[in-house]
Amino acid sequence: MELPASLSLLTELASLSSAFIKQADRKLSVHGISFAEFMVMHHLSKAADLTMSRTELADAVSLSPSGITKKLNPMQKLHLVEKEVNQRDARFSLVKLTTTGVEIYNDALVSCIHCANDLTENVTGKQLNTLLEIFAKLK
Amino acid sequence: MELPASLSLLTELASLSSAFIKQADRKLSVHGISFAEFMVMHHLSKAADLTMSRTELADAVSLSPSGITKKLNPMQKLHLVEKEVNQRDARFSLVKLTTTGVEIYNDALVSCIHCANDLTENVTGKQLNTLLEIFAKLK
DNA sequence: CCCTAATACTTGAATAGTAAAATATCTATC
DNA sequence: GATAGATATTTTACTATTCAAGTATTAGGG
Repeated sequence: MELPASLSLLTELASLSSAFIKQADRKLSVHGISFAEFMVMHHLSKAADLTMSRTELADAVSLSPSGITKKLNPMQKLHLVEKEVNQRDARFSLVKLTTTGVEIYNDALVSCIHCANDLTENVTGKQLNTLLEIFAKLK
Repeated sequence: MELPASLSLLTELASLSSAFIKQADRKLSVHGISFAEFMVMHHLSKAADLTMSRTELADAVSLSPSGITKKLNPMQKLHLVEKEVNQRDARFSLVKLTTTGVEIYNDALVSCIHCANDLTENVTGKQLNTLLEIFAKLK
């Protein structure tokens, strides 16, 4: 019984990403953050004025509306991010990476890049770029 | 600030797989199973005599020892899988896909292949194989 | 044999996420 | 400008998962 390559892709993608995220979580634990928290800070760090709306951020990290609330609450308590209410419309709130957040992020970034390099040590730079190009079509 | 391709791979892999798994979960819900349960049955379906040890299975689906116990319990109650104790060593137990399990798996497989085809519709068969080849090096 | 240690699994407590209901705010129509 | 509906977020209840502690079984050395 020959299964299609598309199914193999789905199953391999799931198992690879699970393994990679666990590895990244271990490496990031010395900075006191999870990979999911790193991803939040990663997206904020690239945003203009280090600020994004909650819904943009939720989309970026694939979290539900309630999920982003629950993820950001402890990060606010640790002063990694801060909430700003939109003056025009008080329903919207914005999330900004704090100075502390930037510092922690930059430290964590070094670890995370190290981890990513380890995980991809068996593939060439060219293959990496090929992967990224094809990934872009899968969205 | 130029970030390395390896980091992009890690972040893209995480977000792609999250999106793909959510999509698969939606498609599989008509069969009453989650993608994680599908993966359990998928691995069992390929095993000799439809049987694997719990630890093999846990590794295959990236679950902790307690995780596999808690995932299999409800599947046993639904008679999708059954537990068999190893005669030589009562600590080990084996998990077997039941006849009912095979039926449900085969139905779910059709949906899952359909879903995988949809998700990969923008890439060619050749690109798919390239992806799988590079994935094999990432393990 | 018996006791210690190792191994496989399960249970309990805690964390992280979701969906759906509740809350708060804004928009638009009468 | 009151009010119905739309929108953004939070809370509540539930599911899924992990870690650490506990249980059961086997293996090995005295």
